[in-house]
Amino acid sequence: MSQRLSLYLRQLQALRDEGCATVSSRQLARSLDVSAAQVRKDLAFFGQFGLPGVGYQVDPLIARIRRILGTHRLRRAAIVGVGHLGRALIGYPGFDEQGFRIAALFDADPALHGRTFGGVAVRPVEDIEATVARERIEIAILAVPAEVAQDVADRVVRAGVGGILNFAPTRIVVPPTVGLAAVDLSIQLEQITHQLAALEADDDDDPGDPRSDAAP
Amino acid sequence: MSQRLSLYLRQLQALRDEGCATVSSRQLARSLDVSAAQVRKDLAFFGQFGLPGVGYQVDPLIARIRRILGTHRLRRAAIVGVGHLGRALIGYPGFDEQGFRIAALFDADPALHGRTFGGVAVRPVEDIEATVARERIEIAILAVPAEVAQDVADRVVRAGVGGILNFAPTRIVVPPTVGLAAVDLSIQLEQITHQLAALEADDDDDPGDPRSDAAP
DNA sequence: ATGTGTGAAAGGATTCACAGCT
DNA sequence: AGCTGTGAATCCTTTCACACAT
Repeated sequence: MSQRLSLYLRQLQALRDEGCATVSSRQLARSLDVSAAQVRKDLAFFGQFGLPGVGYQVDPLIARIRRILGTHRLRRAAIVGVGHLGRALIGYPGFDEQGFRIAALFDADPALHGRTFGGVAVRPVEDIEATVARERIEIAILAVPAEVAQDVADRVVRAGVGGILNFAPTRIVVPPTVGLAAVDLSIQLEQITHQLAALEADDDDDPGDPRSDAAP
Repeated sequence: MSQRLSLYLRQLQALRDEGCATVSSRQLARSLDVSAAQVRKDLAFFGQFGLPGVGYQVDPLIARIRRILGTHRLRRAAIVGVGHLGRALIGYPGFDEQGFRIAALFDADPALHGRTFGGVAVRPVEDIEATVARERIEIAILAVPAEVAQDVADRVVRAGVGGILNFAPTRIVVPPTVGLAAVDLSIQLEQITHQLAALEADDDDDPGDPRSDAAP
């Protein structure tokens, strides 16, 4: 459900930039694909916020959601792995906008040590413990090969980060006190081919098959 | 739910590589964080597959899931946008393994036209229609700036792709017949800070707050 | 009039528990 | 004995509908 909070936040920020001061649950629901009732239930869960007959005040609601999502203050993150993916993440515009600051970069390749990207110098992975403490890093973003992902995860956890965003195509395990999110590209692509396959099953009708996925 | 099918598939492939010929729902559930009953329900939905007293045969089950997910045959994909993110995706090892082939690259920057990455030449975006048809591209992966994402999406849809994987940090809309999946990095990061914020609320106990998220 | 907040109803998903097969 | 397939029960999420506030 907190995913929907992020969506609301984006929409509210867009509305604010257009100069809207208030918004109704119906407006907010339109264009996001959720119901107005859903919006009200979600927002009401954190306390009263709407004005009956008027709607929600955009600015206070943005502030409230950012507080709930924990982005009301700046969050310092490190990227481990400065290959193409790491460099793509450094330049990602959404981070700054949403209150994230890339404050450290790490890579195993000595050729990269000392080079800077986006004004941040690349350090060896051996420096993770010291740098995470000194720079007050709260989040580690793993853009490393699958083979070393668990090792790196263990290391950043020891160093004291509170959360990990994992891009390596492998499951990693962390203590329950550490937040974890993962982006698995193969799963996303299979989501799409799954839809393609369902359509194909409709086309070349094949009643001999035991049971079709798209049937019920 | 089809996300879980992808997870089962990964686990089954790992088991096969270890030489296992059969697997029980309990084994499969262990290490993935789902219940054994969940595994059985999911697999039974597509027909009978297990042998009571034995379990599931690994190889036939892999074949069956790949068919359901639509990766039983090779799927040809194009990447639009050959910046850092696009290049990271070209080298992503999971694509080959799971039956995807990057068969075309497009970019708006003329300086890139004709350069090859992973053996594939970069073409101008104006060539999308012709190339998608000629190369029988089924999936478009958008690694472009948010400002042009919708335009590019419209173009690849016109060109006839069946599905889109969107990395641009913006919602795009496509006809209902076109599959769509999106990777929004900010949402993933906010997922993590949300967990951080919940823990912080526990620490510095703040009973003055109307209602805490982590309370119930 | 217009729009929130919220119980009640509906709908899905997950787990339980066990009959039946090997 | 061991394990699947599946109805029943449970839990969680979403929608409905309306009293109430501005």
